[in-house]
Amino acid sequence: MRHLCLMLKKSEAKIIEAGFTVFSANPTATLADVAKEAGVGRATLHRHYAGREDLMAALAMVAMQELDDAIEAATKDAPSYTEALRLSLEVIIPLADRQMFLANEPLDHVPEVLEAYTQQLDETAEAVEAAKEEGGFDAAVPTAWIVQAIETLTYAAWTVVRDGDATPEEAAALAWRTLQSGLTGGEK
Amino acid sequence: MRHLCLMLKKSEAKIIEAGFTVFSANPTATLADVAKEAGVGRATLHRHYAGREDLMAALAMVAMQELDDAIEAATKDAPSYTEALRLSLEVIIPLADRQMFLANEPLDHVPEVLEAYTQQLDETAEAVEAAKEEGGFDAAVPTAWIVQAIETLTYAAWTVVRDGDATPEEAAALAWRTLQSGLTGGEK
DNA sequence: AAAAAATGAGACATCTTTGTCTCATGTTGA
DNA sequence: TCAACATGAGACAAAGATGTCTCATTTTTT
Repeated sequence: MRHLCLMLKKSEAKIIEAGFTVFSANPTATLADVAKEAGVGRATLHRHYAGREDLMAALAMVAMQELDDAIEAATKDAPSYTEALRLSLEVIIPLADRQMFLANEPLDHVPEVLEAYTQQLDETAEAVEAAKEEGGFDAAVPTAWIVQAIETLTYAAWTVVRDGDATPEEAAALAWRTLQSGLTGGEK
Repeated sequence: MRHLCLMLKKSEAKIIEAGFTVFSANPTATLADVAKEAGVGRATLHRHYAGREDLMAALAMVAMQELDDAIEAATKDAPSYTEALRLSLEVIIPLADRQMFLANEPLDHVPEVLEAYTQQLDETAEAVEAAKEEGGFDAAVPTAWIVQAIETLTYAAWTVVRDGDATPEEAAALAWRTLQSGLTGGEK
């Protein structure tokens, strides 16, 4: 193996995938559980990832990369920042499975992850501010709130899909409507 | 102690309060941490709560009761269901500290807690449906989504308050506006 | 004051997870 | 084929959390 290789090795890929599967189902699962799901020995897991923290960090990096790629692809030809945000929302929901279990992990101490996460938030904030200029959002509403609302409504959408209360498309539409025009009905 | 007593004993109250404090800061804290914060011996904690699960369940019951009481008091004189939901949102945010760390606990196996939680959700759903009839929400939007949106926007509000990006009042207003009319601005 | 109950401190065994190491086996590339 | 490398299986020690128990002390009640 002398050529530059950005891909994961075969075992690493299996372990990462198993990590998503197992930790999604149970965030406190053991490394033995992950190794078993991956079909590799526990020692092999340790050879590639020094410990639980390392594995979690690797999962986080992969998940964020996937998200980045999906958003990049989906918004490539978006006619506006506002539309780009809507498209992002749509694309994120099916991928949210792979992110949600990471939310409650203490990854703050891994600089690499923290930096990538911060950058993701910054990019969202930038898109929101650009959308504000388009009239897509009220400039009087703090960007921090809009970003937070996007994040949590994405989570809400993922939840209702998971519970079988809506299809991904329906959930995305509901989340976007909530952001854009709220849930108010007509006067009675 | 022969008279009927619905209050917690002194030690129990200290332990419960310590539980909120410690687990809010670190959801994986140990029972020893809780006992220390409470200023009681670890054995005493075990005398009152058989184990971690028992303690968590007790915390959940207390938190839900607090929430119930606060909502009951706040919405007592509400002129409508819609307004009652808005007032609830306001009241919940400062209390959210005491709930959030419980969200990721596997409490599903404690029937008592599960029942109380289900009832809370049902009550919210009922209020939402009543608000729909008032025109407060669009009847075409699924109640399940509205309930989920209320929950997650409450979480969003709590988050921005925690991060110092807004006062509780501001956050509550933003969350309610998002629900009611969205975040759209005028055309440019 | 005397009895009863609750507590603190610590010892102890157990269990789980983690991380390391070794050795035999299998796989890959030259 | 041969050599380098990756793997699987298992043993092992260390660390942390939990739950139980005892005993002396304190607090409360009677």
